[in-house]
Amino acid sequence: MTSSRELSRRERQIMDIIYRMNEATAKEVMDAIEDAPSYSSVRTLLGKLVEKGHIAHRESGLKYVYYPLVERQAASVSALSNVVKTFFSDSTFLAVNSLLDMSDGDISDEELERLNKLIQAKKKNNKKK
Amino acid sequence: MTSSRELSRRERQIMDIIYRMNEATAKEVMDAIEDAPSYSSVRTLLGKLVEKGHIAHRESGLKYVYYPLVERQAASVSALSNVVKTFFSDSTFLAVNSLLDMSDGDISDEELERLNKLIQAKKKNNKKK
DNA sequence: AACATAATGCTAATAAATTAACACATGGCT
DNA sequence: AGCCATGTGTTAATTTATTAGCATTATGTT
Repeated sequence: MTSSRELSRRERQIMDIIYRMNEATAKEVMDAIEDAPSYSSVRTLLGKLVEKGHIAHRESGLKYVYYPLVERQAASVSALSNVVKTFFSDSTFLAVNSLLDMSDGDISDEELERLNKLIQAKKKNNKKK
Repeated sequence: MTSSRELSRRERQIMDIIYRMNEATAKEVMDAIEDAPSYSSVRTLLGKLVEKGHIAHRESGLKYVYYPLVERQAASVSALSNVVKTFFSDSTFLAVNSLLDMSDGDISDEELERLNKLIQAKKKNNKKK
């Protein structure tokens, strides 16, 4: 029960908000939830998340700012892996393919260029092995 | 409350399994869960998911096979969008970048080639607009 | 026909999640 | 000084989720 990966709906909702904002106060979290419960409830949930080891808080002036203990980076890899496993038969290729399909012009030419280069690099890397 | 997007942990766990397997019987779902509850419980959960409109079942011989009502495709787009929003500031580019980074050699040369072509096509498309 | 398997419907106990109230402390601001 | 926004800690009511038992039905299989 050290830091149970099991999050309830509200807890996940709050974690997502904190990841999106990088860090947030109780108030900010509450404001970011559409059908938010009371301030008191939000604090209770934040407290549970702290207990479970998902977040911590530091003082910033008179406010408490909560931030994730699992790095954004690590959490994103985990989230992506899960989606790839669940919906793309564990194929990174299919997932990338889908993402590119979904992106309708919100990847700039420069970014596309960078992706091309990254892919070229991967090709070389494949050959090495 | 037509088909509340709100899934509990177990419900999400079961939905993921059904998406992974495309379709599954109660037995198969149970077997796919590591810390599975009783057969009876699994059926109860499947029933709830049917009620909520997430899955349906058809008869296959004497078995009932459950399948998702929201297409795998649509569900995957939704899941990817969410991850992109939560962890990549809504930037598809950053997400693709991360996926490529994560993939350590599990994208073949042929697949890389196809991605390159897709990206080239996107570039042309960008220019058109 | 008898059996095992899988499903149905109904019921219910228990656990977890969610919400929120209450009392009180503290720093900034007017 | 007094108010307001925030924070703390504690407690608790209520709703959901989770688990599972039980009686019954139907269909292949031996």
